[in-house]
Amino acid sequence: MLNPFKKQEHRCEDELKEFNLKATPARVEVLRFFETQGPVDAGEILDYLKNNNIRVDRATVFRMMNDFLKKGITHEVQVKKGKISYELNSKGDHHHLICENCGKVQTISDTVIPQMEKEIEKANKFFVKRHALEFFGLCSACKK
Amino acid sequence: MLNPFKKQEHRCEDELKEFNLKATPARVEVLRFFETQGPVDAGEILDYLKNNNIRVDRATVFRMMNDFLKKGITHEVQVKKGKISYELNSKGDHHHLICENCGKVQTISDTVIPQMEKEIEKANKFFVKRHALEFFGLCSACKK
DNA sequence: TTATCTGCAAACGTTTTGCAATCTT
DNA sequence: AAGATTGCAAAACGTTTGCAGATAA
Repeated sequence: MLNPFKKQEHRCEDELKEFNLKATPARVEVLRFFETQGPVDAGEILDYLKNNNIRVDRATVFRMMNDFLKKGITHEVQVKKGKISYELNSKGDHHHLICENCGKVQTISDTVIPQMEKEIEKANKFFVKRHALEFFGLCSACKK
Repeated sequence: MLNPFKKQEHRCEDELKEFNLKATPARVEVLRFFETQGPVDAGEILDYLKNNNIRVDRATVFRMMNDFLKKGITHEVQVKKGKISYELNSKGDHHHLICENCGKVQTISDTVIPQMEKEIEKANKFFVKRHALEFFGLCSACKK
């Protein structure tokens, strides 16, 4: 019987190869991490790798993120002041609910914005490539 | 007859006084600048002041922006990677069209998002305080 | 006059870079 | 073996801070 853990690892390795990126342990592990996470920043990636006994330098994380960005694997999100967070592209269209108190980020799906983009292209003579919609406020726990 | 230039300057000075902020030349001039601009970053504010023969330190610009933010005069926008832009609150609800080629920022008005916020508050048990919606793409000039 | 505001210089946190050593293929 | 990738240390950026002197009210 197949080990599901192994199976998933192989998927990540294959994905990297498809993008002409060598499947280093750190890259495989980070891809795995992304599958279970919303936007994460360099520090959080670093912590995750440390907890999984993969030792990498900060610079490597940033280089990895820039490579993933170039290849279209991830995109950047600004949900924290002064630092960039990263998120898988394959997660589909959604928006973020960011708690200003505890920092928690929820995601919601949406159908309104794609429609809006069409209107923008007509009315504003602007070609929309991507969008970012963030709602800042208080999550249910912090509201109390 | 009143000098319209002077008149406007007085409006800015009065606004500052209402917020318990001293009407220094730099602050008055920056408020004036904001009235004619979309989101601008610290460097652009500094350049504008220099062109108007008002000499200030970078630190002063950042302190000014933090004061304006605290007083509710301006808010922060993330339209450029890695740096904060600032914009007047009094401009009403709108979104940004950011050209990834030339950096130009247009604004568009909207009615959809406020409706969306109501739905979010119900469905997600999340209290929305503010939102940020940015569209990235190519402006009409750069599209060609 | 007094509290606010400023310049300066130093510090901070995030991100980038050059280079030599190390890995993946 | 060859080229891609990495660690390390240093630098580049944007932003913040402490303090002493300057300014608006």
